[in-house]
Amino acid sequence: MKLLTRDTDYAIRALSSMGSSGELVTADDLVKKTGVPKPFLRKILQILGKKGFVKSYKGIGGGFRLSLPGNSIKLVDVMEIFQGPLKLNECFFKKMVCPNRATCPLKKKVDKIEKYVVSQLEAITIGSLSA
Amino acid sequence: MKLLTRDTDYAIRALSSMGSSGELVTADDLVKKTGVPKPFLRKILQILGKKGFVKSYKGIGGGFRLSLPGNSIKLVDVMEIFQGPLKLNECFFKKMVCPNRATCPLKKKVDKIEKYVVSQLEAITIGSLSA
DNA sequence: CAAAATGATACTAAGATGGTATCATTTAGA
DNA sequence: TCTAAATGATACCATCTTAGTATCATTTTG
Repeated sequence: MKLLTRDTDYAIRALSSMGSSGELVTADDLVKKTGVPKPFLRKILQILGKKGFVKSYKGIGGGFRLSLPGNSIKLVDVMEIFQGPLKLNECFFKKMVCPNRATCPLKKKVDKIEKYVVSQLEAITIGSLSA
Repeated sequence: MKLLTRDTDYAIRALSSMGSSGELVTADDLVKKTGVPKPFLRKILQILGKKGFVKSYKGIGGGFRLSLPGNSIKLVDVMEIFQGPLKLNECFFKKMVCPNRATCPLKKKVDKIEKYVVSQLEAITIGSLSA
């Protein structure tokens, strides 16, 4: 099981490669820094732009820049964009109910695990990865 | 993100539907109890048989039975059969390395999360779901 | 106006997931 | 011994997700 898809992975690489210097970085620069295939990276950058994580500038001399300080971009928010909300217990014992209970006893346990995972991921920021 | 695939889900339903009474249960019985499509359930039962979780008996009056007490069948072992080993950090920042470090700072954090998740899953047994 | 950059959007290949279908084998019992 | 009821083995298939490509439009600077 993967915690992060490749989209997310690439997005994180891109975001942390932008740094907090405030300089513009082009997609080509980011391709060199991250090793991500260009068309795919461009698509990811466009999504990050729409979601407000980066600000983009067209034309010669243009590029991308973080629109927030790296320390205020949470990993879990980036994940959510590309993977949807973290729901570990999705689909579990769906319509069926456990044989001996009205509510699934496993759900509670999985919920507890999920809460922990989310809380840990909340604490990870882009900034904390490049510091 | 799903913690468990449908295979695993169905396998757990089947195992916990067998109970610990020691009686034989046929695939047809389990279909009724679990709502899983029969051919798929049969495939899953065969895998559980090969892996030693259930013992099977052919012919009229045959069926399946847990080969271990429910309390000694761990959820994480069932997961491993159908989903492979739990590796949350698989593929993460694969060949690439984070810009400012030789080792990926995220890997450590994900490893920590993974350890917790595994430890929690280790504690969940089939028996604990139907008790 | 041209070149360099991003924006928008449609398309595609491969693998994983969630099944189905078929035939072989074993066993109990009339 | 024949038959029905059960599992064993195996091959096949449809859909969805993932990971990516391709193309053209738009904006901006010089």
